[in-house]
Amino acid sequence: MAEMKDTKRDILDAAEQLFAVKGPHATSLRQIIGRAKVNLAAVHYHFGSKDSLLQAVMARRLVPLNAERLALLEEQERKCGRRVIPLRKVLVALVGPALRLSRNSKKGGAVFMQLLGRCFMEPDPKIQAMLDRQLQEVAGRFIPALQRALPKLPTEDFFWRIHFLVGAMAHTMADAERLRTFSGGRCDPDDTEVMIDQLVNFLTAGFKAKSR
Amino acid sequence: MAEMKDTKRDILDAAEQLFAVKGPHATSLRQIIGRAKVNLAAVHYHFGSKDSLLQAVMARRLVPLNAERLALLEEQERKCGRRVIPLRKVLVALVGPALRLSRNSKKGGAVFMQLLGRCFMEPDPKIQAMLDRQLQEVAGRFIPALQRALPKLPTEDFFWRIHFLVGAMAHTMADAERLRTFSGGRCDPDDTEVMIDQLVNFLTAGFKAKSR
DNA sequence: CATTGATTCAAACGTCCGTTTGAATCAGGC
DNA sequence: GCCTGATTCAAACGGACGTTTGAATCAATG
Repeated sequence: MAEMKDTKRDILDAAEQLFAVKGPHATSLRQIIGRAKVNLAAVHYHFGSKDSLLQAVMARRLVPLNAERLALLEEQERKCGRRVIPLRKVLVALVGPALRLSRNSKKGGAVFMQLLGRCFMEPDPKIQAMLDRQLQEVAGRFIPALQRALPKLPTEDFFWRIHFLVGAMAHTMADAERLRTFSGGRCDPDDTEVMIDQLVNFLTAGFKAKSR
Repeated sequence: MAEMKDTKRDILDAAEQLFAVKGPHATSLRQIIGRAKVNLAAVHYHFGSKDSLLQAVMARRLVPLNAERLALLEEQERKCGRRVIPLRKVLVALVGPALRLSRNSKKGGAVFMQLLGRCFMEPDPKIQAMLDRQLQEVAGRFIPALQRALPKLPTEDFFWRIHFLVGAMAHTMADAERLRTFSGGRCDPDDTEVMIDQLVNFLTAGFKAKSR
């Protein structure tokens, strides 16, 4: 990574910031190159197109993030041996790394989290396809783990609750800041560990609700 | 309402449809007037600007929707007299009318629901301000009711869970269709009553989780 | 029928967009 | 010093955008 040219990284940083705050669709290449202080053509020289730039922005952080998720899940599998991984542990492995990004990255972490949340909500089929591609492996490993942790839950209920999980997580990533003002300062979205606790707590209870 | 000119209503219908499917930002006035089969200038003649058009699209359905929510809440208050309204009843009054819009409106219902979910996720401050204005009264009445239904829940936890509720609800409104393919056809987002049940069920359990 | 105000229309406005081009600049190997 | 390939640059491309304009059309009134 250290050999990445300044121009390329400057573009990624500026694009990440602006995509996250204004949304990919509402951000122009000219705004990006203005912030990155590079030439307009540099974007197409290094990335090819605006779409590919977004893809690169996402992949830069999503690849290690998903690797961390899978590693945490495998660690739990090792710990539990033949036994089933408790629901809470699976959820922590899934949402923890994403929410924690806001702290442990020097910068850009909170910003990227917001972007990831936004991409979940973007109607643009190009963006959706990109996300699906990035999340395919994670979904393929976590869904069976979740299902094993909830053996008595009917499949239909299970998928509904996955859907609600995605909504709560995406909204929390995209707009945690809104909670500060909305709660009159009583909640602090910068305290990531509290955030993870609150979300996992809420989701665990939701998943364990008896079906009707 | 019956006296609304065809042109005005045609524009609202076309705009609602396109805003919902592609997102307000990615929809151009020229696409709207193409679908509505009216002249481009008619939009500015009747609505003034693209922003005002979106506002009008939202208000047309959001005003009666919010009125229904408040009416349902007041009905519960009457029924319960001095007692506290059960959590589940409050949640049904809040999310039921929104989710049910997809059925009981001749057309445009499901479409508008999707648009409402999208607007929740839109970064554009103009759209956010518009939503806040529309939802102020509803929030002011429902939050105290929720708080009364959860007297033992610490305020901080309470606001976190409201945040999760908004995320799950918005995602369900904006992208219920995704659940069909994702669940391999096992869930049917068109069955609104099941959808309401599933969501209320999940949220009720989440809200009642003991705090840590 | 003439007049008036409301509505529709085709055409254009200026601006910003993503992308392309071709020349200028820079680096390192011969 | 010169060549070569990689990078940067200013400038322009065609197209789409939201908005404005001014004339044409329509409906109703006196």
